[in-house]
Amino acid sequence: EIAALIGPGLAKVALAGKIDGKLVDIRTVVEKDSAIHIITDKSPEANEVIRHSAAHIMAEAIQKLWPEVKITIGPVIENGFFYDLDSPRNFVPEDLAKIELEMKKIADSDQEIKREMWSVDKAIQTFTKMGERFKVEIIQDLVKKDGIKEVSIFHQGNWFDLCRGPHVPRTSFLKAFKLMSIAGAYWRGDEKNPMLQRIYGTAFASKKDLDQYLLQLEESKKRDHRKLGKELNLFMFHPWAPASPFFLPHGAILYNELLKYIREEYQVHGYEEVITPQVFDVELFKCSGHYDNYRDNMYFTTPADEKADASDLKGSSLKAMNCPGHALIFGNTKHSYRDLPKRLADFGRLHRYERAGVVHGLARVRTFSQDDAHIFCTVEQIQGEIENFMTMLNGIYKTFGFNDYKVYFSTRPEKRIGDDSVWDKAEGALSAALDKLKLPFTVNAGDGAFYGPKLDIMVTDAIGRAWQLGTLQCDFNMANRFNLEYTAEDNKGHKPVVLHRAILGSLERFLAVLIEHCAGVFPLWLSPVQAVIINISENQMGLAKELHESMMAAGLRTELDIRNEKLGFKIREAQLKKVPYMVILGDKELSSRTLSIRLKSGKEIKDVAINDFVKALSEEVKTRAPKGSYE
RNA sequence: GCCGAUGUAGCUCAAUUGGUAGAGCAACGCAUUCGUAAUGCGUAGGUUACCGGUUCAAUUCUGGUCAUCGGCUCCA
Repeated sequence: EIAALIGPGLAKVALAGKIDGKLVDIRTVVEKDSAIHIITDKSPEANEVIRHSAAHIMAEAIQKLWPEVKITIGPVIENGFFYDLDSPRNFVPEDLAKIELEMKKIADSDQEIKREMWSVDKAIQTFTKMGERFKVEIIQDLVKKDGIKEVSIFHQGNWFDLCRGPHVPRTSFLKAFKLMSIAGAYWRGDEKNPMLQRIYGTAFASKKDLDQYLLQLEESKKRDHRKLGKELNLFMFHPWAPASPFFLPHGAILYNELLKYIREEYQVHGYEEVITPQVFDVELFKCSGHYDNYRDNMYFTTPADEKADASDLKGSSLKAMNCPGHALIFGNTKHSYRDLPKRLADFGRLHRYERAGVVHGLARVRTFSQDDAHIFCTVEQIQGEIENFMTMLNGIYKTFGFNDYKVYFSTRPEKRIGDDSVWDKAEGALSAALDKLKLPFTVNAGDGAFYGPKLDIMVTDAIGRAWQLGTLQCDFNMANRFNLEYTAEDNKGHKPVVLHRAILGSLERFLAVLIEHCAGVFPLWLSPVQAVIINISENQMGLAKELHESMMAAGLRTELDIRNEKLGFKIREAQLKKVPYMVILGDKELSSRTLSIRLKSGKEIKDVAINDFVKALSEEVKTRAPKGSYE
């Protein structure tokens, strides 16, 4: 009605509304003076409403096709929606097309979507009669939790569902939707509950938006680090070491360049690198508390003459984290307050037993190393350390072209060690530091590590996806566990705070993100092959070899392609390998002793003096330039 | 771990209702010495992931194992 007052055209396209910033159904009655927005298919909020309605229409379509299917919940998610279904029959991919067709019929029938308020009793009775036991459970929980007396029910034709809304006014508002996939999901996300079948779909205000989204999915697929890793010979896997990457020569170059870079940054920011053992007596992890809290993810070895007792293992364990080892280093000597903060860095290899279903390319593996460091400091120093950390992080992310990141602050979880007073102190120090730095952040209540609150840094990649990379975790418990102390001005022993921090996170995972971020086109300093020298005929063989030698001497990773192949063929191969620079040598170059450079982009640069070229590339590598010298 | 799917040459993929596997690229050989994304011809390459079952006969049907993929749960 309000939209109609503004204009009949607006009333026609109105999908939903916003009252004082809250998304509401178009049928909501405005009860007091409020700021009203009319949501149309042009509004950014439109997709949310459309997807929610699409979920309902999908559920109706499914129940039309298979009446025995019971429905549970069907929310909107970031890029679409899903509905969780309790079905005796397993859905197969071919069903998706069938369901879509049925959905189209419902959309085309242009039914009005109506909202009704039912008493709790009526709702429970109705859904019980229908055998929709999950709906009944939801309502009963709502009553228990919020003490509600009424629930809202949305109708389209004869079909209806318990739902908070909002929804589009008519089914014909759904013009662009697609069902994406079938998956399993636990009822209420709890693995002890029965497994339901989930159908994912997406919907947009227009066909154009949907197509664009599908195109972006294709683009993500092309960038998949597992695919690129194979194509570019970066890494491989083998069934005899599941979820454990083998870095091939070119992948190892990437890995080592990352290490080199981080080591340089450590130098600048006052870190000291240490090297610690791989295998420890289980006692270490009993002492740190990991044995009690993290045992399921750890690898244990038991001496052959001892029988393993699952409840109290003896013997050794592969390290799954560096911190306990660093605690031993810190505890090995006396420390003055003047020596703090003490920053110990470690690229030690870690082994974590990840469950079979969770591993994913390089992003989630069973053996990896981190750009891990532990800072032993006083409570007063926390703030300065966070500043130091954020400065370092900002510089490093910029180098990789991650210019956009967000900070999340996670507070005490349910399962934790340490007194609440200790937690108050830790959380207070972190949020004070963030405020001082004027860093905007989001609070994730209850998401902290068991030993302390933490900051997580999420970066956005080139195609807009978010990844968690950096982390800084405050730990007031480790000093107690290992009885760590420093001597303060009062000549008494005090417990240091320990900050666990990483900027790249796991190097393996970071490589996965980086590969997808740059689609396999690395900046020169990371490129496994930085330049390839291509001769046109045997004539230029001498110059080619000479140039190759001087480039290698300048520290540039250069390949010499003097195979008896056509120029076009060699260029194509270099192009597919994403080599940044191709140096083409023909008779012209031979007589002038200059170079013809071809960039990945296809751009050709003629008459380049050899010295200038080598200098330009060396400089580009040295500065870790994100852009090429000739672009 | 749970739900579902997949596994054929180094890679990307074929193989009608069960009748013991084929192509392109890569590799190798020969010819070709070529100007900015594929020169031509030829050769070789397979216990169809692995272990069982059904059958005269299994890549195909079936049971199990392993791995991978899409999700869920988990992620110090």
